[in-house]
Amino acid sequence: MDPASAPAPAPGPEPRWLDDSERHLWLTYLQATTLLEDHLDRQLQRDAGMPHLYYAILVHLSQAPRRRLRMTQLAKNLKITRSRLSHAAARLEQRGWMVREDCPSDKRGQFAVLSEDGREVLRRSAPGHVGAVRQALFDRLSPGQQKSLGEIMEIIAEGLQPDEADADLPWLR
Amino acid sequence: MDPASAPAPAPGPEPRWLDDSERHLWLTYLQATTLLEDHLDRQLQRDAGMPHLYYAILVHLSQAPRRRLRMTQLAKNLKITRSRLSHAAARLEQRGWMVREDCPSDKRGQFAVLSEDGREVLRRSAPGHVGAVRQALFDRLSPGQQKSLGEIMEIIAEGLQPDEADADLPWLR
DNA sequence: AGTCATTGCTTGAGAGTTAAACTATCAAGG
DNA sequence: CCTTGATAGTTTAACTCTCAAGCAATGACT
Repeated sequence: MDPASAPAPAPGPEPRWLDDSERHLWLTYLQATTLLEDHLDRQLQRDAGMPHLYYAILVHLSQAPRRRLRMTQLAKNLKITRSRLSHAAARLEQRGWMVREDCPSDKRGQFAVLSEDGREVLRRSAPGHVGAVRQALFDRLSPGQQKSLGEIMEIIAEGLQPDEADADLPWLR
Repeated sequence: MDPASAPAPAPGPEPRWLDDSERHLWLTYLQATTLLEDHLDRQLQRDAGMPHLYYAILVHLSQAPRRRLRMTQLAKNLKITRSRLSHAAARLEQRGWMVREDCPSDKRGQFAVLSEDGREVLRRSAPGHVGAVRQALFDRLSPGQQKSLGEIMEIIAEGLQPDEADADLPWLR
């Protein structure tokens, strides 16, 4: 079956355009997400001396079992590329906030491990950051809106995951 | 209901921590927005040879009265810094997709003007991009969810506008 | 005319990101 | 053993973004 049963010669040359309300929603989405990301980036840079991503990395490590995660797993959790994580890890290691340890069972593997200094910097900066998130987001949305936002973001994320079902079993046809 | 289970004395040093559902919403928000932004960035880089921001710049210009906007106004529309726009404009000008023209009434001013090549590259890449946005966002959300998302994003953006919200200056006066 | 703060925009350097290439290891078969 | 192909992670170079500093024109005030 064709994905689109259009009588066009080329693969669907004219997609449905965005109508006014869709265009407005999309514009607002872009503005809000840029504003929020920039706001938090600045807040963290100012108060903790690191960009948002680095903070997120430390948080994820701090919540992991022995405060350690394999690089690839960490990248997956954060939805970033391994390359990006690799660079960030180098920086974080330079600052003494994490270390990389060899994985005994797989010599290719590396564990990213939150250091004591890393825990400390998190302890110091977490309250301010949580405050910023709360002030920018949670304090402004009703419980119902929070629920909606959660469902919506879940749907968006779901649609963009490198499909695990296929990715896990590419050799099955 | 007990939003804050800790007997926090005041909104001073210890901010209300995020509870489980808030933490989950925040995590999902971050993942969804990164996934979507990365997805569109890649889509545009692949199909149009430019990052999402550059595309957004061209779109805004194409919708402006004589396909031109003052730099500062354009930066405000896009919620980015003038510096960032300046660098991007240099790139776009290099590629021949826009030009800068002096403002006759204010010799400091510059107009960013969409060039004919710029219109052309937009014409070519817009359908694919709109398709990507539709597929990732609009096709997955019910009308009600779209309405909710619009309201929510409006609220978030409103709270972060640097302009009118100078309400937070308790240290002054 | 002369100062002086402000506005509009650009620049340079350093930090961060990206895609693609690269090293090393693993695992399955021959 | 020795291939072959996948996986784990890093690295390179090109690009983009940020921040702070800079310059020139403007406007207000003298």
